Parts: sequence; C-alpha cells; structure tokens
Amino acid sequence: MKKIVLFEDDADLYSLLKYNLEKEGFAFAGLQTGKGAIDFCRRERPDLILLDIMLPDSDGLDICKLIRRHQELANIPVIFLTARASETDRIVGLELGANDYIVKPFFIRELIARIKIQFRGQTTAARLLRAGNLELDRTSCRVRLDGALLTMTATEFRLLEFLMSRPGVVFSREQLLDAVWGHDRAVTDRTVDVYVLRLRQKIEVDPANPQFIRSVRGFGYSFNDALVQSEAVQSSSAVASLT
Amino acid sequence: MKKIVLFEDDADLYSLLKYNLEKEGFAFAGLQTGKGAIDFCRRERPDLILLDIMLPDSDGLDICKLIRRHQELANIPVIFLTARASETDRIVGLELGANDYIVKPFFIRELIARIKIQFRGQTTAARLLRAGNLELDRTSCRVRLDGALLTMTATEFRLLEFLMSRPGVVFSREQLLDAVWGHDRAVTDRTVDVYVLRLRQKIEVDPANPQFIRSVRGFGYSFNDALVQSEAVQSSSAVASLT
DNA sequence: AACCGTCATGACAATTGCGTTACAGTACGG
DNA sequence: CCGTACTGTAACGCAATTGTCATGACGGTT
Repeated sequence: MKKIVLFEDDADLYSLLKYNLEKEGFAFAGLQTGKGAIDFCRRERPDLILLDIMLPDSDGLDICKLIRRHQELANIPVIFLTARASETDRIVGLELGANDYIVKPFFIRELIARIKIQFRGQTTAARLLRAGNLELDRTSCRVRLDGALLTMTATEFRLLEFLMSRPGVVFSREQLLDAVWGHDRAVTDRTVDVYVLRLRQKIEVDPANPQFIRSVRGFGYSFNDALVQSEAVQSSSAVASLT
Repeated sequence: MKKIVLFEDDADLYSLLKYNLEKEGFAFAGLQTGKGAIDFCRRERPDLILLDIMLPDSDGLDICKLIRRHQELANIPVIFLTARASETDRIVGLELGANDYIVKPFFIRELIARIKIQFRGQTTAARLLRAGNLELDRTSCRVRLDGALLTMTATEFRLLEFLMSRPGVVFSREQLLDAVWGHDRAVTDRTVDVYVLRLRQKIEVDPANPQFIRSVRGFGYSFNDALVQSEAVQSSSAVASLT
C-alpha cells in the first residue's frame, strides 16, 4: 500500500483530501503546517508528497527544494497544490523538481488519477518476498533469516526466488531446470536435489524437517504457501486493464 | 537528443509547437492527422508523444490505447493536448495511460517544463550523496573522502554516482554499461571490473575488503546501503542558503 | 520383511567468475 | 606536435561455485 503525505493549511481541503485518499486505499499522513515538513517526511517515509505552496508559516517551494536535496527524500514524487495559476508560478514549481502542478480548485478524481500516474511503472514485480521469518530482496539479491543475512550463491538465490514467488505450486525437476538453469541447460535433474539440500541447510532450522521447501514425492518440490506473503503490488488499474 | 512527435491538426498550433520544441533542442517530427500514427511512431521512435485528442480523422484516445498496447511503444510517455476540460474527459485521458493531460489554451513554457519532467525520470537526485566518510557532489563533480579531495576521471565519477544514488541495488555489468557507458556502447563487460577496481583503490581503505562497492558474485556490483545514513538537515540555515 | 523407486547427503573434480596486472589505443591540453 | 592522462582489452591465477557421482536413507507396495 502506498503512503501519501499532505501539507495543506486549509482545514476543509485537508480533511476532504484525507477522506478521499484513504477511501482510495492510500495510507495517509499530513500536517496543516509546513513547519518540520522534512522531519515529518523522514519519519513517515511517504511514497508521494502533496504540497500546498502557500502555507502560512513556510514556503512550499522551499520545502520542495529541501526534499530534492535530501538524500532519503530526493526520489519521492512531489505534487504541488496551489491557487497560484500564473505562467511563471507554474514554471517555477515544475522546474523546482515537482512532478506535477495542480491548480486549485481541482477535481479530486483528477488528483487521484495524477497520483496514480506517479506510481505507474514502479513495482511491476514485488521487490520483497516474505515467508515467516525468511525474507528475500530481489533488488539487493539478499536473503535474511530472522533479520540475519545469509550468504547465497547465484544459483541458490535464483532457485529460492523462483520457488518463493510461486508458493504452493509444485514444480518438477524438469521445470525447475528450465526456469532457473535456462532452456539451453546441460544439467542432470538430480542437480536440483543438491541445490534444494544446500538451500535447506541454510534456511531451515531443522533440515530434516523442512518448513520452507517441501519435497513432493514423485512430483518435485514446492515452497510452503502457508508462510508466504509478498509485498503488495499496486499497479494502476488503467495500465493493468490494457495489458 | 530527445525526439518528440506531435499529432495536431491545427496548423497554427502545429508550427508554433514545432518552432518552440526545436528551439528547446528537441528533435521534432509530426503529423497534422492521426491516420497512420502508430506506423509513424514506429518509424520515428520518439522519446515522447504529444497527442491532440480531437483529430479530424481519428480519436486521440484510441491512438493512445493502441500505443499502450504496442510492444515497442508502450513505454513512451504520452501527453494529451486538448480543449476538452471536463472532469470526465481528464480522468479518461489520464487513466488511458497518458502521462499528462494539458488543457488548451496552455502556456508553451509550461508544456516544455512538463515535457522535461517526463525525461527527468524517476531519479531526481540530491545534490550531495553521502556514505560514511565518503561524499559525492554532483554539481561540482567532486568526491571527498574524510574531507580530502579525490581525483576522479569522468567515467569513474559517473559509475560511482550511479551506484551511490541507488544504494543496496545490485546491478549486472550489462546494466552498468547501459547506464554509465550509454546504450550505444561497444564495450566488454569486464571493463566494469577494471573501473570498480580503480574506484576501490581510490575510495576504499582496504581495497581487498571493500566497504563501499560490494561485489555480488554471479550478479554484479552494489553500493553498500548500510553506510548511506542521511544527515539531519538544519532547516533554518538550509532554507536561508537557498535564496 | 523384502523390494524397488525416489530422495538426501557428503565428497570430489571441473568450471566459472572475479581481482589484478600490464599494455595498446585514444583524447586532450599545452 | 608532443607528452600525459584516460580508456578499454587481454591474460593470468586464485578461490568460490557448480554439477556429478556414490552411497545411504526413506516410503510405499507386494
């Protein structure tokens, strides 16, 4: 689920947006002031920032500049909400690093649509796969068990990734070789056994009684689906329906 | 240089846009009809598409749908230009996969700014990247270690910048070549190794035990994200220095 | 209980991947 | 026009990884 933070001093608009964003399924946090906006963002770690330019105590443009200079926050999309509609206002806002600039009054549904555009293209596949106390990060190619880093070889990692991303599905050794080793493999199917063994020795508490990777006698292997939940994948409905 | 194609039937607006886009340094191509728009795009391979919704012979919305379904064109940003300003028109346009929706009449400079946003990509970036005692300044193209200036070659700098700005993410040599050397590279992937070596000799205390650039055997390289701690921004002084 | 097919396990040799060095071509500034 | 710095390639050696085999354990069936 994506989190959005809002900085808006107008109480009516603030609650209207809060209501609509939450209804839309976004996590929401906000302030009715610009004071401490940077610290607030660092704490909340939002996926998108809605920013009124004319806040009573601080300038939204300055906040945007700070966000863009800040290492942790620089990549978070910023959308300006403002009554300032002049050409130069728009240009300045957009060139400061904002991702969109919406002039008040605006349609709530258009704002929602523009927010979703910012999220489009991100997270086509889940970055993080979780199963109980086991965690696999696709981008950093790392696996953690109870938070502790495990060292995996490339083949071990790819095999685990494949199984974890399709929990509950039983794969034959043939299928696993095709998927993990590639179609042009020249590998015995018993090799899969060895890699499952090596994985179990690393991730299972009791390798003799495997909790994660299950053997399905006569068929192959499968990842225990009772444990799995992947990071929610949120893609725009428009794009999803088009593909 | 980025190429933009325009579909717009109004001759005045067409030439106005052509003039301004070329003046901005974009390559330009366009049609005053929507007929054959897809083929035109496939031939021109634009980096961005400006699309009038109400073309005399075809519907811009349909063209956008086709673009989004088309394998080669699906990822090209589309910006609608239209006189249709109603709420539903906007929503439909945006949800069809357009990246922006600009209502006529509009300011040329705003259009230019919004085009540039599309090219800015997801990585809008902080000016200063820090990781432990290592500091990279993008604007002055300088790297400091414990405050001491290091001399970097252009390629070394770009590689370090790329890795530092995406800490924790593992990149294959292929990806690094694409990102740092450019798409039209004619370079062996082992070249990356040599540059990583050269970087390590400059920034690592013990190049044999790298703290910054980590090798991920079988995958590629990654910048150690454990070191990238953000520094608190002293809001008052920072804001003051921004003017 | 004996049997057979399937799976687990440990050890081994072959292979691959990577760090490193040295070197040739190229760009650039004086 | 020369020298210096930068860029990319080739080659070598070490160490981690990889895949196979032999063997033993297990499960189900007769």
